[in-house]
Amino acid sequence: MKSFYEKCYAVLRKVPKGKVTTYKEIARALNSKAYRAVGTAMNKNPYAFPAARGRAGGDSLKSSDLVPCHRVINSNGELGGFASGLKNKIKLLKSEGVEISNNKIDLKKYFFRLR
DNA sequence: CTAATGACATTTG
DNA sequence: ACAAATGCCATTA
Repeated sequence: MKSFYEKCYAVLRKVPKGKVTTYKEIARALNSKAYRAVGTAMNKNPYAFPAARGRAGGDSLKSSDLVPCHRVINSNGELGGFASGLKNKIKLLKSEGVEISNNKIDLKKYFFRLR
């Protein structure tokens, strides 16, 4: 049986490059209100991007299995946190074309609606 | 089983 | 607008 965390990852994988979603939205997609637990899931994310972990390739995970945890932000448009450093999160997002102004993201432009 | 922990969200001062 | 307090849920010790 799939754990709650794995469900989070499954949903998050739908978010395309250049878009972002929120912890709350993921919880809602799972018909739940456990956005707090979603944050924990991202923190423990075993499928993190190699680039996000500050290391080049070398792992055996397929890109289709990777979870874009850097595309998850707070519901108010702020960045939230990141296991391997918030700065890395910013860098990844910008490299995907997401504009970040004043440590915030315009949800009207970049929010990807689930479900 | 009970208590503690977070990459959150909302309400209140 | 900002900071603190409260509520929240799955996971882990």
